[in-house]
Amino acid sequence: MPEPEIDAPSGALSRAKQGRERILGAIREAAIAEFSRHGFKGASTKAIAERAGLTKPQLHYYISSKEELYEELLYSVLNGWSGAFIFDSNSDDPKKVLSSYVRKKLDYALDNPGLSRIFTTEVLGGGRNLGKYWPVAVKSTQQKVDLINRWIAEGRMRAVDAKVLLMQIWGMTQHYADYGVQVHIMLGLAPDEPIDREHIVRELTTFVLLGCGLAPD
Amino acid sequence: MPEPEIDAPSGALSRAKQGRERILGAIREAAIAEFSRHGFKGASTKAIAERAGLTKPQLHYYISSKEELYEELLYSVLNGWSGAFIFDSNSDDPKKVLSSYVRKKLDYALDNPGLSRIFTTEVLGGGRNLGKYWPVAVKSTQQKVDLINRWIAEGRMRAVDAKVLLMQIWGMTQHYADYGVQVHIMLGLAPDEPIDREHIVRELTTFVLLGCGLAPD
Amino acid sequence: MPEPEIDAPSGALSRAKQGRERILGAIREAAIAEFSRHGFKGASTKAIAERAGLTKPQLHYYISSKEELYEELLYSVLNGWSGAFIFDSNSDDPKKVLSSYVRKKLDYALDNPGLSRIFTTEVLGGGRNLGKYWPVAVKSTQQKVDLINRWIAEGRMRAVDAKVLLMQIWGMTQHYADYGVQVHIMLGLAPDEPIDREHIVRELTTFVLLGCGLAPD
Amino acid sequence: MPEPEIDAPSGALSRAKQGRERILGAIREAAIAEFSRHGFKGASTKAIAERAGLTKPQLHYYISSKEELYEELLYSVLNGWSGAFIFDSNSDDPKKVLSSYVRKKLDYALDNPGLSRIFTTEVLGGGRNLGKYWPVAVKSTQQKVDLINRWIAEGRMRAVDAKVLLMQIWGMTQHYADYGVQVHIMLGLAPDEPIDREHIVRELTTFVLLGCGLAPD
DNA sequence: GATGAATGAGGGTTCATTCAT
DNA sequence: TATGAATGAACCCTCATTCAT
Repeated sequence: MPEPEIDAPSGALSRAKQGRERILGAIREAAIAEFSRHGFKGASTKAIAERAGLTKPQLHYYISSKEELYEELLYSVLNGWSGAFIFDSNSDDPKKVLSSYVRKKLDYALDNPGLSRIFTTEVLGGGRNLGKYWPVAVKSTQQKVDLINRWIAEGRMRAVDAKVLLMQIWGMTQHYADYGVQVHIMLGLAPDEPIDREHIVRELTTFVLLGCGLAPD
Repeated sequence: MPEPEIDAPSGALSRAKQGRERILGAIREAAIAEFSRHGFKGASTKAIAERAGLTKPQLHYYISSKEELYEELLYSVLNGWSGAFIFDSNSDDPKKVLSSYVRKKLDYALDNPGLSRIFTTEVLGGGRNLGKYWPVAVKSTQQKVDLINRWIAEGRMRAVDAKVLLMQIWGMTQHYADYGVQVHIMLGLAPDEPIDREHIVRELTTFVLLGCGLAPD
Repeated sequence: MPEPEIDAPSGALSRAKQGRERILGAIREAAIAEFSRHGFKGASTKAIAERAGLTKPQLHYYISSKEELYEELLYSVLNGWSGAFIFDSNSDDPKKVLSSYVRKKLDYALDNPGLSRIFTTEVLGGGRNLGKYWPVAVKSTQQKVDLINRWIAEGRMRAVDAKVLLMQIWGMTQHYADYGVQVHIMLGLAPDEPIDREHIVRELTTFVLLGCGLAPD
Repeated sequence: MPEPEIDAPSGALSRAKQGRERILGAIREAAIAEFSRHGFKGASTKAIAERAGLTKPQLHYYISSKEELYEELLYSVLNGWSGAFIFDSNSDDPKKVLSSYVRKKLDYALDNPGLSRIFTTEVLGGGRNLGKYWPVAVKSTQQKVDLINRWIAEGRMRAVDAKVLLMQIWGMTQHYADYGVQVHIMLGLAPDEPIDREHIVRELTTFVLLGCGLAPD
């Protein structure tokens, strides 16, 4: 049992609450690991419980159902994305905006591979839980499309199909989460060795900018 | 029901065999649908059987086990890929070779979205069945990398990281299989409406060639 | 397909009938092997069919049910026994009668180990199919007991408990069928190497006669 | 319900544990009953569960698999035997040693008929689980054989084939477990009426000693 | 006669969840 | 809170048998 920290900076949590938070965190991590590997149907609460160091009844003390746990994680991805994957509104420079977008999307994939993969399993499974998400995503995409189309109309970038461009960026960045195993093997890395993020970002950004007819720096 | 061919000396199947072939085909399709949606663990033989119009014991008359059925499909993807995703050896023109590669990779994803997704679920699940595949894939990739590097050394294309380039192509094309649902929604298509493949190919090829510092036609 | 023998001694069988007989023999052998190893419940018709070189539906063309096949074999043991294990009525010499009995009982076990074991599995399983057999066996035993008791009364052999004596002979001889595997290992024989029957008979007979207070030859 | 012992420092089981022990005992008994009747393949976990007063999933809460349960019981026989069936090393008197051996072997058969029968079903089935046991049994037998042969060389008993003698004792004693049903019927006993053990031991011992050329007391 | 196919029951096992304690 | 136990459904698969052909 860890010692209670005397002056917890972010508000004094009771020991019990700390324990509860820690356990909830362990459950979250375990659930991400299992759902991202096997999808909703294929994941088992037993495996989640064991990974979190709990018994199955203990797990059900903290969560109410497998489905709710899954949806919580799924919504957590969606919320993370809706916050992160917006075009930087402080700039109107295609190069800057696109570079920043690529970087943020890749960062999310590399920082949250498990959550990213859960979204992928959901889409693979038909996206039945995404009914409410699609309109949001479509709207958010449309805003980006409109901006890109304006840039194109203003002659500031090549006349690409904006939607296709966004999907290509999505595909390339998501790949580093979904296909992490393959990426590591192809790059000759050990399974837990981190990839050279800056290198990837550089390659990716240059590739995208050139693909858009923009001269990288 | 297919027309009986009058004098097909070797192709003539007895009606029984025709039935068997048809059922095996239905099982294959059903298995692809279920495995690609839910992965190996999440897919149920009951669902596969029902989708194929069979009862569960009937299914086991045609297959020997869930695992074998899955592995058969998985190996079918791997074999399909090892045949399809090679650089065209008849040409040494980067533009031609890369364009052709992109086209083939995309064609496979669009023509076999289910099989493609099965591979994705396998990778998501950790790739435990891919032990024998990785060396083949690595070797095949290395050959492509070597060729690209030669082109770069000869000043015939931009100095990209060849491995990263190949992964980006993989990510972009695989996206049309794995994220088919999202692609349709983003493009405003009905779920079973086919996408405009030629348009995608054009956009994608141009994007890739420009990204490689090559002038598209 | 074997040639039909020209002058079949026991009546000319049509080729079909010969085939039928041969198949029935194969089924019988296969059934003995499976039932003797696994008992009635544990034996599977699939294994019997395969061992006989048939498919399951083919098997059912020749037999009507697993149960009937089993009972047929079981009754075949019972009939064999009721014929074989009677005291030689041509003699009234304890030594001769007992020696002959031991020899016949052992011969049966060694010549029909499979059938012998089927009876053992039946007894182990509770003997539910032996309802009609017990009275016969009891009566047959009683006759032997009466004879032995007469011999004892006449002072021609030691005062043994005749029933126990008979059970001991049963146990010792049956052992060579039921525990065939162990017998081979203990005697250092290969699994299919025949045991030295004459040696066993000699040891066994001497042992029994001495145990009955009779001087062996 | 057993009385709670007041101060039993190490023997005090919580009520829960008592319940668990009781259930495990019931499972053991039920498994012995079913396996000894039908062998490994023929026994069903459903029957075991019902006999133990459990449902099938409940049973799996206490055991991990049918196979493991079976092997546990089988090894329990083997261990029991390796402990029990040794020649009394405190004596060098053939009569005493053999008598004691017969008695112990018979006692085990009568006290543990179910376990004894499980071994028999295993041998009947081919003894595939006994690979590790045979060497032990052979060695243990060889020690007995050596001793008997010494006795014979010293002229202290008749020149029997020691291995055959041991098999005969095995067969006669094992008979009371394997053929319990028949024994009861032959002796005119009700199915659950105990047999007169002392009588059997006396008959058996006298029989064996005389058979070995030794004068019983 | 013999084959592919079908069927309904049951095999052993694991599932997510709930209930006492 | 946390644990052992229970529950009913569902898991994958095999069973003995029957039915067309």
